[in-house]
Amino acid sequence: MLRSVKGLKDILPQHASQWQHIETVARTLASQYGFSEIRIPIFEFTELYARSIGGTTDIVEKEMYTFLDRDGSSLTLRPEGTAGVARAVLEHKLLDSPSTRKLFYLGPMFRHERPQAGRYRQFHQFGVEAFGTDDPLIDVEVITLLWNFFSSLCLKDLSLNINSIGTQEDREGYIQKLREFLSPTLTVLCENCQRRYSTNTLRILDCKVPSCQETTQDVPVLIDYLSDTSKIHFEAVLDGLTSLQIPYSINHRLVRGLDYYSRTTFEITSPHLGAQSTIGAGGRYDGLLQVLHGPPTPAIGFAVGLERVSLLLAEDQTQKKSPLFFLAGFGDIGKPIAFKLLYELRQSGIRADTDHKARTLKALLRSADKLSAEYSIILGDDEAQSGNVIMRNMHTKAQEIVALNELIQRIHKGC
RNA sequence: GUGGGUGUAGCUCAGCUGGUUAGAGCGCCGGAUUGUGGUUCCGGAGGUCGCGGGUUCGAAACCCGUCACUCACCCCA
Repeated sequence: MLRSVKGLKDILPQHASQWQHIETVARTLASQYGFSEIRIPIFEFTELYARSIGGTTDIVEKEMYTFLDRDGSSLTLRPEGTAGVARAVLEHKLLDSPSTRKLFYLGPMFRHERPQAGRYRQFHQFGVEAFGTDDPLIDVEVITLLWNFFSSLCLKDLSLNINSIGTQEDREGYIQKLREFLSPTLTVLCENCQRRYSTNTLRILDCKVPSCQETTQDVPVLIDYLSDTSKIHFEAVLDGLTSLQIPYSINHRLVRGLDYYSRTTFEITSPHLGAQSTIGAGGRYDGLLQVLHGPPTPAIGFAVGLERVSLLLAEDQTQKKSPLFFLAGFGDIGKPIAFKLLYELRQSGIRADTDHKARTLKALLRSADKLSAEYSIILGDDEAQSGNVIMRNMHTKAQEIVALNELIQRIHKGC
């Protein structure tokens, strides 16, 4: 049997309405907060991601779906949304108008990782990006939108973690201190952390190995090494969240993995997801547009993993549909007339269906039941000959003979 | 890329230390009702026991390999 590609998942009919619901909430809320939708391509020149995400990150080093175009240029399926949006913003000069500085997107991303609970090779993200200001209140706006997105979906037991990783310069000073602190304990750290010491020192902070957490317990705190501007900014963000009563906890060990992050970083986690507990995360990326040869432009955004959201959502989010009329047509004369009637019902805006596989009236009604039809329209040879149909209420079992040519009118009048 | 767990019917699973025609529940189809669903009763269809090799008189079961799924590490949403 032919199967789907490893790590890719079908969204089957029974879950489609749940996805529609998630997407509707995302669009509605983003729009309420003044964000406009942007739809960008799902692949770009590889260079875009290599430059913005950072050449030494895992995403770029080993997780990208990269392929050569026919002219030899290297293309990559988007592993995340921010880089593409930033590129589009520069390419179309969207920074000039306040109406296009706040953008949101919704769509699939691709990363070649080993699949696991809440992690797929094609996954979907909802994300927002706000360009052009480093006013701490925009940070608050973005975080609030993220928080309210989850509240609107009625997700429980979430926690918002927040930190500031400062500017590039702030960080350099801190990393030096961190290395000094850790160097005598280097041999006690786990293998991963020994490697991180030189390549990605900050990551040692959120190592899961208990012995590492113990050794790094009294490590210097990043916030103490922030410049005054960074510190004031961070405090203003926290004040803003407090004034809106958004519950947060400061997590000194929260460091984001992508190179472009600076200052404010945050993530929202759920305890019900196994190892992949982060359902939404983001931060400020004030340096990114310059890296892409744009003007110096502060910016902040977040991304939400929609598969993870979907896992947390209660089943059966089915929205109400209009009543279904089931055409039970049978017999040589009845079936073709019923088929024509089916078409006419649909033309007049009525939700109607039949089951061509069912031959007998019994089988037809059984199908009507499986489809949860409100009414069955019974049309056999007898009815065909007299120009009538039997309209059966599937809940009350009440039946009524209706003239064929009056049926649609009758339905529209209400049953 | 590394490690653990699991592969038996469409789905969820049972199958004792190897033993003869491989089972259940749900679902599906049909009958009881010559043209009336959901409940009930009766019947039926559906399986290369993931795949390949080995041990054995005999393998779904034991061994080796392989593939798939899954969880975790790494990393991330």
